[in-house]
Amino acid sequence: MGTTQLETVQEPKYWHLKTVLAEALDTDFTVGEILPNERDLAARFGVARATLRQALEQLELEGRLQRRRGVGTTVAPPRVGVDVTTSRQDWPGTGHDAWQAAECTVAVPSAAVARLLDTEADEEVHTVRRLRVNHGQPVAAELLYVPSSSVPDLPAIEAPSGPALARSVLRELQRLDLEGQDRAVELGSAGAVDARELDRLPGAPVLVVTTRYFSEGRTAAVSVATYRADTCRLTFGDTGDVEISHEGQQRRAS
Amino acid sequence: MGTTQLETVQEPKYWHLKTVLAEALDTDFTVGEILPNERDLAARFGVARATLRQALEQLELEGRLQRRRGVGTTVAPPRVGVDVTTSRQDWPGTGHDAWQAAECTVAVPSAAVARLLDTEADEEVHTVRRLRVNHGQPVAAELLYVPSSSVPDLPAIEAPSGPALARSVLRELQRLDLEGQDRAVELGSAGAVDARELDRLPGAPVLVVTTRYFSEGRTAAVSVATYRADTCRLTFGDTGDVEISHEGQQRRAS
DNA sequence: GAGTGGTCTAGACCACGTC
DNA sequence: ACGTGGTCTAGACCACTCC
Repeated sequence: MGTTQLETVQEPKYWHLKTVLAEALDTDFTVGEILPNERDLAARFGVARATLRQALEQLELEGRLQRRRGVGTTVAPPRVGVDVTTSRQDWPGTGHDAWQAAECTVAVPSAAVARLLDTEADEEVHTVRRLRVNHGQPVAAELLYVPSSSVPDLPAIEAPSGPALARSVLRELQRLDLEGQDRAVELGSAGAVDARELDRLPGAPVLVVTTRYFSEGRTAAVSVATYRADTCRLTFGDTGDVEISHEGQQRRAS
Repeated sequence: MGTTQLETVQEPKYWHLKTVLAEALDTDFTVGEILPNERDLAARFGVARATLRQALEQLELEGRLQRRRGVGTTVAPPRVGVDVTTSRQDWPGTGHDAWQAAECTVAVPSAAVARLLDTEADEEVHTVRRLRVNHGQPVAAELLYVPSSSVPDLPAIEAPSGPALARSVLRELQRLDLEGQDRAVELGSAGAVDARELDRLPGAPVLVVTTRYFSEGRTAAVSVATYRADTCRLTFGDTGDVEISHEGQQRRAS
């Protein structure tokens, strides 16, 4: 029978470490509790700090840990379900949703957004910046692009800037009737600006939700929202308050 | 006026590197082209290999690079849009979709899944494993959980195992009428099994799509699908063939 | 066997939050 | 000032692919 394939197929240390830590988190720690610092943990497990950090990074990616420079590593609460559906006939900003602190400028969007909007490459559009807050924590930063043609009745004279303009744009938008929207979700990493607003470091993983709003047979607006991937679970429907634990991410062969 | 805040706010090396590389990718490389190896690149930029790797990891996370051990680093094609909507009245497995190679066992699901299914903690359910293939590449691995009560007419005698059973379960499922579904998307990391099927290393970032299928006022099935986060953009609607480039991920202050 | 990316080490220094 | 996590280095060895 030649060599017996040991089950010890050379599992990387950091992977094993991650598993051990994950179990420890379930049994010995409570949400919010702070872990020993990285140097101590590394020593305790007999590995280099870099190796330990690789395990911690994974756990943070999976939303189980939260690390803050100068503070420490804490056990993260379960991800919050964030509803990403705008009940079919609602423009963004309608009703009681948790978007706030709008800002607005007029600028030329990136080529990618211009393509989605179907505008000229150098055409300026209204660009509304908003922050979505949940339980007091920022969960998403959004950039909403609105071509002038979608809001023709905007008071052109003495265009207010900043929050006032933002509100005007949103108000005008809501006068159009929304015929539909489509959405895409992909993984990205936070740019410097988003990172600051989301209280994360640049490069932090985010879920980028791109939405096109259709009205009168054309694309009336495009929204690019970046959600904190560590703390958010995007929901489409009414799963928002259902608890989905971490177990689903690690499975064994059947 | 005190100190003038230099714009050189101590941007990390790997971050700057990433930016430089990203530009190089846009201008000097074509999709599929292989980059110089990591040792050469590191030397060329005058940084340690670990630092270079940090930059490459980011770019891979953003879907711009593809790295394979023993082979090299290549420029990745744009992410493929993968439609995640099952046209409202379709059970999974219906029609011409790209799922294949079904496998099926009977097992006790994780506590999290049992909760979603609303079954007893130790109740066995049919567990169908499928792979979703797109353009010849595996893009997602799914585990579909179906309580026996959802498929009462399954031929109990001499239960076929494997693919045959899987097909039977799916066929029976499709006889129920689907009343609705809800979906959640979150970031996860691939377990050992999923990683192998998706042709990635364990720990690779994945988008976990959890779907509940409702029929006759109850949860008839639950699907947990893990999509390769590096190569996929999940679409909800008909954005599938629209090109969304990488520019949307990096933005500057307005 | 040669060459690639993946893992790991043992250090150093920096940026940040807190006291 | 101190302790934390974040960045960076210069090596070493391993696992994998391809020839």
